[in-house]
Amino acid sequence: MISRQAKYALRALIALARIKPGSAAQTSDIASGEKIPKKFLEQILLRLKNQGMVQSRRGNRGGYALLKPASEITFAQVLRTIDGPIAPLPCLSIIAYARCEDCKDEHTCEIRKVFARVIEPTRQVLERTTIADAVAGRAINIEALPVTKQMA
Amino acid sequence: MISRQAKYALRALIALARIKPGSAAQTSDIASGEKIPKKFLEQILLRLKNQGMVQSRRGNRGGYALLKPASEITFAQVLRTIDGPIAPLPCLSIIAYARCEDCKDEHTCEIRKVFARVIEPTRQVLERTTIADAVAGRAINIEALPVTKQMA
DNA sequence: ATAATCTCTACCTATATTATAGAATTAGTC
DNA sequence: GACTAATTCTATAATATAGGTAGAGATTAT
Repeated sequence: MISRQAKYALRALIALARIKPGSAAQTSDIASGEKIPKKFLEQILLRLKNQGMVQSRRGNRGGYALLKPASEITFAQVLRTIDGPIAPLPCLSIIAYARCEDCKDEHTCEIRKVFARVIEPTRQVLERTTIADAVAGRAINIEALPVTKQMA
Repeated sequence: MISRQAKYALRALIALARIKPGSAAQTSDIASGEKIPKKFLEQILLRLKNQGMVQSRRGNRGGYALLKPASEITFAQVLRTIDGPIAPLPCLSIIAYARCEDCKDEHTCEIRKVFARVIEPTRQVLERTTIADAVAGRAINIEALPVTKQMA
Protein backbone atom coordinates (compact mmCIF):
# COMPACT_ATOMS: atom_id res chain seq x y z
CA MET A 1 0.00 0.00 0.00
CA ILE A 2 1.18 3.48 -0.80
CA SER A 3 0.71 6.00 1.97
CA ARG A 4 -2.14 8.44 2.06
CA GLN A 5 0.45 11.15 1.84
CA ALA A 6 1.69 9.83 -1.48
CA LYS A 7 -1.82 9.68 -2.83
CA TYR A 8 -2.38 13.28 -1.71
CA ALA A 9 0.86 14.33 -3.37
CA LEU A 10 -0.15 12.76 -6.67
CA ARG A 11 -3.58 14.36 -6.52
CA ALA A 12 -2.11 17.75 -5.68
CA LEU A 13 0.34 17.55 -8.57
CA ILE A 14 -2.43 16.54 -10.92
CA ALA A 15 -4.45 19.51 -9.69
CA LEU A 16 -1.51 21.82 -10.27
CA ALA A 17 -1.04 20.42 -13.74
CA ARG A 18 -4.61 21.35 -14.57
CA ILE A 19 -4.42 25.05 -13.73
CA LYS A 20 -3.70 27.68 -16.34
CA PRO A 21 0.04 27.82 -17.09
CA GLY A 22 1.61 30.85 -15.44
CA SER A 23 -0.97 30.99 -12.69
CA ALA A 24 -0.76 29.53 -9.21
CA ALA A 25 -3.12 27.55 -7.00
CA GLN A 26 -3.41 28.09 -3.29
CA THR A 27 -3.14 25.36 -0.72
CA SER A 28 -6.67 26.05 0.47
CA ASP A 29 -8.13 25.61 -2.98
CA ILE A 30 -6.36 22.33 -3.59
CA ALA A 31 -7.18 21.14 -0.08
CA SER A 32 -10.89 21.78 -0.41
CA GLY A 33 -11.04 20.63 -4.01
CA GLU A 34 -9.27 17.36 -3.31
CA LYS A 35 -10.56 16.82 0.23
CA ILE A 36 -7.09 16.89 1.75
CA PRO A 37 -6.48 18.34 5.25
CA LYS A 38 -5.04 21.76 4.55
CA LYS A 39 -2.18 21.85 7.02
CA PHE A 40 -1.21 18.35 6.03
CA LEU A 41 -1.18 19.35 2.38
CA GLU A 42 1.09 22.27 3.24
CA GLN A 43 3.75 19.88 4.46
CA ILE A 44 3.40 17.69 1.42
CA LEU A 45 3.72 20.63 -0.98
CA LEU A 46 6.74 21.78 0.96
CA ARG A 47 8.41 18.44 0.43
CA LEU A 48 7.58 18.53 -3.25
CA LYS A 49 9.04 22.01 -3.39
CA ASN A 50 12.25 20.91 -1.71
CA GLN A 51 12.49 18.18 -4.31
CA GLY A 52 12.20 20.75 -7.08
CA MET A 53 8.88 19.57 -8.43
CA VAL A 54 6.84 22.63 -7.57
CA GLN A 55 7.53 26.28 -6.89
CA SER A 56 5.76 28.64 -4.54
CA ARG A 57 5.03 32.28 -4.02
CA ARG A 58 4.42 33.58 -0.55
CA GLY A 59 2.28 36.39 0.66
CA ASN A 60 -0.96 37.73 -0.61
CA ARG A 61 -2.04 36.10 -3.85
CA GLY A 62 0.70 33.53 -3.45
CA GLY A 63 0.36 29.85 -4.18
CA TYR A 64 1.93 26.84 -5.80
CA ALA A 65 2.69 25.92 -9.37
CA LEU A 66 4.59 23.15 -11.10
CA LEU A 67 8.27 23.90 -11.54
CA LYS A 68 8.89 21.19 -14.11
CA PRO A 69 6.52 20.30 -16.95
CA ALA A 70 3.93 17.73 -15.88
CA SER A 71 5.33 15.42 -18.54
CA GLU A 72 8.62 15.28 -16.68
CA ILE A 73 7.25 14.38 -13.28
CA THR A 74 6.92 10.62 -12.99
CA PHE A 75 4.87 8.64 -10.53
CA ALA A 76 8.09 6.95 -9.45
CA GLN A 77 9.67 10.28 -8.51
CA VAL A 78 6.71 11.26 -6.41
CA LEU A 79 6.49 7.91 -4.64
CA ARG A 80 10.20 7.88 -3.90
CA THR A 81 10.05 11.41 -2.54
CA ILE A 82 7.14 10.75 -0.24
CA ASP A 83 7.22 7.04 0.59
CA GLY A 84 10.83 6.17 -0.06
CA PRO A 85 11.98 3.13 -2.00
CA ILE A 86 9.60 1.43 -4.39
CA ALA A 87 11.39 -1.90 -4.14
CA PRO A 88 9.82 -4.67 -2.04
CA LEU A 89 13.18 -5.60 -0.53
CA PRO A 90 16.08 -3.39 0.57
CA CYS A 91 18.43 -5.47 -1.57
CA LEU A 92 16.40 -4.54 -4.66
CA SER A 93 16.19 -0.81 -4.04
CA ILE A 94 17.78 1.63 -6.45
CA ILE A 95 17.65 4.67 -4.21
CA ALA A 96 18.38 2.94 -0.90
CA TYR A 97 20.10 -0.34 -1.52
CA ALA A 98 20.91 -2.27 1.61
CA ARG A 99 22.02 -5.81 2.07
CA CYS A 100 19.62 -7.98 4.08
CA GLU A 101 21.74 -8.60 7.17
CA ASP A 102 20.34 -12.07 7.58
CA CYS A 103 20.76 -13.12 3.97
CA LYS A 104 23.39 -15.74 3.32
CA ASP A 105 24.02 -15.01 -0.33
CA GLU A 106 22.22 -12.34 -2.23
CA HIS A 107 22.91 -13.87 -5.63
CA THR A 108 21.37 -17.20 -4.81
CA CYS A 109 18.52 -15.87 -2.66
CA GLU A 110 15.36 -17.26 -4.18
CA ILE A 111 13.13 -14.75 -2.46
CA ARG A 112 15.13 -11.95 -3.99
CA LYS A 113 14.81 -13.54 -7.41
CA VAL A 114 11.06 -13.69 -7.16
CA PHE A 115 10.73 -10.10 -6.06
CA ALA A 116 13.15 -8.97 -8.73
CA ARG A 117 10.59 -10.27 -11.20
CA VAL A 118 7.87 -8.47 -9.31
CA ILE A 119 9.49 -5.08 -9.16
CA GLU A 120 10.57 -4.96 -12.77
CA PRO A 121 7.20 -4.30 -14.40
CA THR A 122 6.22 -2.06 -11.49
CA ARG A 123 9.18 0.20 -12.20
CA GLN A 124 8.41 0.15 -15.89
CA VAL A 125 4.98 1.59 -15.27
CA LEU A 126 5.86 4.02 -12.49
CA GLU A 127 8.89 5.44 -14.21
CA ARG A 128 7.16 5.93 -17.52
CA THR A 129 3.88 7.31 -16.29
CA THR A 130 3.89 11.05 -15.66
CA ILE A 131 1.53 13.54 -14.13
CA ALA A 132 0.76 14.68 -17.67
CA ASP A 133 -0.38 11.16 -18.55
CA ALA A 134 -2.72 11.16 -15.58
CA VAL A 135 -4.13 14.56 -16.51
CA ALA A 136 -4.65 13.46 -20.09
CA GLY A 137 -6.32 10.27 -18.93
CA ARG A 138 -3.88 8.10 -20.79
CA ALA A 139 -2.36 5.61 -18.42
CA ILE A 140 0.41 3.72 -20.12
CA ASN A 141 -0.67 0.45 -21.60
CA ILE A 142 1.32 -2.36 -20.09
CA GLU A 143 1.09 -4.40 -23.26
CA ALA A 144 2.99 -1.72 -25.09
CA LEU A 145 5.95 -1.92 -22.75
CA PRO A 146 9.05 -3.64 -24.03
CA VAL A 147 9.88 -6.73 -22.02
CA THR A 148 13.27 -6.46 -20.43
CA LYS A 149 15.62 -9.11 -19.15
CA GLN A 150 15.98 -10.04 -15.54
CA MET A 151 17.90 -7.64 -13.36
CA ALA A 152 21.47 -8.49 -12.40
CA MET B 1 8.61 -2.93 1.01
CA ILE B 2 7.41 -6.21 2.40
CA SER B 3 7.78 -6.60 6.14
CA ARG B 4 10.62 -8.47 7.73
CA GLN B 5 8.00 -10.80 9.11
CA ALA B 6 6.87 -11.74 5.63
CA LYS B 7 10.43 -12.41 4.57
CA TYR B 8 10.91 -14.61 7.63
CA ALA B 9 7.70 -16.48 6.83
CA LEU B 10 8.82 -17.17 3.29
CA ARG B 11 12.21 -18.34 4.45
CA ALA B 12 10.69 -20.57 7.11
CA LEU B 13 8.34 -22.15 4.59
CA ILE B 14 11.21 -22.74 2.20
CA ALA B 15 13.15 -24.34 5.01
CA LEU B 16 10.20 -26.58 5.85
CA ALA B 17 9.85 -27.53 2.20
CA ARG B 18 13.43 -28.75 2.21
CA ILE B 19 13.18 -31.18 5.11
CA LYS B 20 12.53 -34.87 4.59
CA PRO B 21 8.81 -35.48 3.96
CA GLY B 22 7.16 -36.93 7.03
CA SER B 23 9.65 -35.38 9.40
CA ALA B 24 9.34 -32.11 11.29
CA ALA B 25 11.62 -29.18 11.96
CA GLN B 26 11.78 -27.37 15.24
CA THR B 27 11.46 -23.64 15.67
CA SER B 28 14.96 -23.46 17.16
CA ASP B 29 16.52 -25.17 14.17
CA ILE B 30 14.80 -22.94 11.66
CA ALA B 31 15.54 -19.89 13.77
CA SER B 32 19.25 -20.56 14.01
CA GLY B 33 19.52 -21.82 10.45
CA GLU B 34 17.79 -18.78 9.00
CA LYS B 35 18.97 -16.24 11.53
CA ILE B 36 15.46 -15.39 12.70
CA PRO B 37 14.75 -14.43 16.34
CA LYS B 38 13.26 -17.58 17.81
CA LYS B 39 10.33 -16.15 19.73
CA PHE B 40 9.44 -13.98 16.79
CA LEU B 41 9.51 -16.99 14.50
CA GLU B 42 7.18 -18.84 16.87
CA GLN B 43 4.51 -16.22 16.33
CA ILE B 44 4.98 -16.31 12.59
CA LEU B 45 4.70 -20.10 12.42
CA LEU B 46 1.61 -19.91 14.55
CA ARG B 47 0.00 -17.56 12.09
CA LEU B 48 0.95 -19.83 9.22
CA LYS B 49 -0.54 -22.72 11.13
CA ASN B 50 -3.80 -20.89 11.72
CA GLN B 51 -3.93 -20.25 7.99
CA GLY B 52 -3.58 -23.94 7.29
CA MET B 53 -0.20 -23.78 5.62
CA VAL B 54 1.78 -25.70 8.22
CA GLN B 55 0.99 -28.24 10.92
CA SER B 56 2.64 -28.68 14.28
CA ARG B 57 3.33 -31.25 16.93
CA ARG B 58 3.82 -30.16 20.49
CA GLY B 59 5.90 -31.66 23.25
CA ASN B 60 9.19 -33.40 23.16
CA ARG B 61 10.41 -34.03 19.61
CA GLY B 62 7.63 -31.84 18.30
CA GLY B 63 8.02 -29.35 15.51
CA TYR B 64 6.54 -27.95 12.33
CA ALA B 65 5.94 -29.36 8.88
CA LEU B 66 4.13 -28.19 5.79
CA LEU B 67 0.47 -29.08 5.75
CA LYS B 68 -0.04 -28.44 2.06
CA PRO B 69 2.41 -29.39 -0.68
CA ALA B 70 4.98 -26.68 -1.28
CA SER B 71 3.70 -26.41 -4.83
CA GLU B 72 0.35 -25.24 -3.51
CA ILE B 73 1.63 -22.46 -1.29
CA THR B 74 1.98 -19.28 -3.28
CA PHE B 75 3.97 -16.20 -2.41
CA ALA B 76 0.74 -14.22 -2.65
CA GLN B 77 -0.90 -16.35 0.03
CA VAL B 78 2.00 -15.87 2.39
CA LEU B 79 2.20 -12.12 1.83
CA ARG B 80 -1.54 -11.70 2.30
CA THR B 81 -1.46 -13.73 5.50
CA ILE B 82 1.39 -11.80 7.02
CA ASP B 83 1.31 -8.32 5.50
CA GLY B 84 -2.29 -8.05 4.39
CA PRO B 85 -3.35 -6.76 0.98
CA ILE B 86 -0.87 -6.80 -1.88
CA ALA B 87 -2.64 -3.96 -3.67
CA PRO B 88 -1.10 -0.47 -3.56
CA LEU B 89 -4.50 1.15 -2.99
CA PRO B 90 -7.46 -0.02 -0.88
CA CYS B 91 -9.71 0.38 -3.90
CA LEU B 92 -7.61 -2.19 -5.79
CA SER B 93 -7.45 -4.83 -3.09
CA ILE B 94 -8.98 -8.24 -3.64
CA ILE B 95 -8.95 -9.36 -0.03
CA ALA B 96 -9.76 -6.03 1.61
CA TYR B 97 -11.44 -3.76 -0.88
CA ALA B 98 -12.30 -0.37 0.49
CA ARG B 99 -13.41 2.75 -1.26
CA CYS B 100 -11.06 5.71 -0.86
CA GLU B 101 -13.26 8.01 1.21
CA ASP B 102 -11.85 11.07 -0.49
CA CYS B 103 -12.15 9.77 -4.03
CA LYS B 104 -14.74 11.47 -6.19
CA ASP B 105 -15.28 8.71 -8.72
CA GLU B 106 -13.43 5.46 -8.62
CA HIS B 107 -13.99 4.67 -12.25
CA THR B 108 -12.45 7.85 -13.53
CA CYS B 109 -9.68 8.07 -10.93
CA GLU B 110 -6.45 8.35 -12.89
CA ILE B 111 -4.30 7.37 -9.96
CA ARG B 112 -6.27 4.19 -9.59
CA LYS B 113 -5.85 3.43 -13.27
CA VAL B 114 -2.10 3.74 -13.06
CA PHE B 115 -1.83 1.50 -10.04
CA ALA B 116 -4.19 -1.00 -11.60
CA ARG B 117 -1.54 -1.41 -14.26
CA VAL B 118 1.11 -1.72 -11.62
CA ILE B 119 -0.57 -4.36 -9.53
CA GLU B 120 -1.53 -6.61 -12.39
CA PRO B 121 1.88 -8.09 -13.24
CA THR B 122 2.75 -8.17 -9.55
CA ARG B 123 -0.19 -10.42 -8.87
CA GLN B 124 0.66 -12.57 -11.85
CA VAL B 125 4.05 -13.33 -10.40
CA LEU B 126 3.08 -13.65 -6.75
CA GLU B 127 0.08 -15.84 -7.37
CA ARG B 128 1.92 -18.20 -9.70
CA THR B 129 5.14 -18.55 -7.79
CA THR B 130 5.09 -21.19 -5.08
CA ILE B 131 7.38 -22.25 -2.28
CA ALA B 132 8.24 -25.28 -4.44
CA ASP B 133 9.44 -22.95 -7.19
CA ALA B 134 11.69 -21.16 -4.75
CA VAL B 135 13.10 -24.43 -3.44
CA ALA B 136 13.75 -25.66 -6.94
CA GLY B 137 15.39 -22.39 -7.88
CA ARG B 138 13.03 -21.76 -10.73
CA ALA B 139 11.47 -18.37 -10.37
CA ILE B 140 8.78 -17.84 -12.95
CA ASN B 141 9.95 -16.06 -16.04
CA ILE B 142 7.95 -12.92 -16.53
CA GLU B 143 8.24 -13.15 -20.28
CA ALA B 144 6.35 -16.40 -20.18
CA LEU B 145 3.35 -14.82 -18.49
CA PRO B 146 0.29 -14.23 -20.61
CA VAL B 147 -0.54 -10.57 -20.90
CA THR B 148 -4.00 -9.84 -19.57
CA LYS B 149 -6.35 -7.00 -20.20
CA GLN B 150 -6.84 -4.10 -17.87
CA MET B 151 -8.85 -4.71 -14.74
CA ALA B 152 -12.42 -3.48 -14.60
C1' DA C 1 8.28 -37.28 36.54
C1' DT C 2 10.70 -34.49 33.49
C1' DA C 3 12.41 -32.31 29.77
C1' DA C 4 11.43 -30.41 25.46
C1' DT C 5 8.37 -28.22 22.59
C1' DC C 6 4.47 -25.70 20.86
C1' DT C 7 0.51 -22.30 22.40
C1' DC C 8 -1.16 -18.21 23.84
C1' DT C 9 -1.35 -13.72 25.79
C1' DA C 10 0.67 -9.86 27.22
C1' DC C 11 3.95 -6.48 27.01
C1' DC C 12 7.51 -3.27 25.32
C1' DT C 13 10.12 0.03 22.45
C1' DA C 14 10.91 2.53 18.39
C1' DT C 15 9.31 4.41 14.35
C1' DA C 16 5.95 5.90 10.90
C1' DT C 17 1.67 7.86 9.80
C1' DT C 18 -1.59 11.34 9.89
C1' DA C 19 -2.46 14.88 11.20
C1' DT C 20 -2.98 19.83 14.13
C1' DA C 21 -1.19 24.34 16.03
C1' DG C 22 0.92 28.44 15.87
C1' DA C 23 4.46 31.77 15.28
C1' DA C 24 7.41 33.79 11.65
C1' DT C 25 8.02 35.48 7.14
C1' DT C 26 6.77 37.37 2.81
C1' DA C 27 4.31 40.02 -0.53
C1' DG C 28 0.60 42.41 -2.48
C1' DT C 29 -2.91 46.20 -1.64
C1' DC C 30 -5.11 50.11 0.27
C1' DG D 1 3.21 52.21 6.26
C1' DA D 2 -0.38 49.28 7.97
C1' DC D 3 -3.14 45.49 6.86
C1' DT D 4 -4.11 41.19 5.17
C1' DA D 5 -3.55 36.92 3.01
C1' DA D 6 -0.64 33.63 1.95
C1' DT D 7 3.48 30.42 2.48
C1' DT D 8 7.22 28.70 5.71
C1' DC D 9 8.91 26.40 9.42
C1' DT D 10 8.96 23.99 13.70
C1' DA D 11 6.82 21.68 17.26
C1' DT D 12 3.54 18.64 19.05
C1' DA D 13 0.23 14.80 19.50
C1' DA D 14 -2.60 10.82 18.68
C1' DT D 15 -2.72 6.53 16.63
C1' DA D 16 -1.02 2.60 14.34
C1' DT D 17 2.50 -0.62 12.97
C1' DA D 18 6.77 -3.19 13.25
C1' DG D 19 9.81 -5.89 15.52
C1' DG D 20 10.80 -8.16 19.26
C1' DT D 21 10.74 -10.11 24.33
C1' DA D 22 8.73 -12.68 28.33
C1' DG D 23 6.54 -16.07 30.58
C1' DA D 24 2.92 -19.14 32.03
C1' DG D 25 0.46 -23.04 30.27
C1' DA D 26 -0.46 -27.24 27.51
C1' DT D 27 1.22 -31.28 25.34
C1' DT D 28 4.08 -35.11 24.22
C1' DA D 29 8.04 -38.51 24.21
C1' DT D 30 11.01 -40.75 27.03
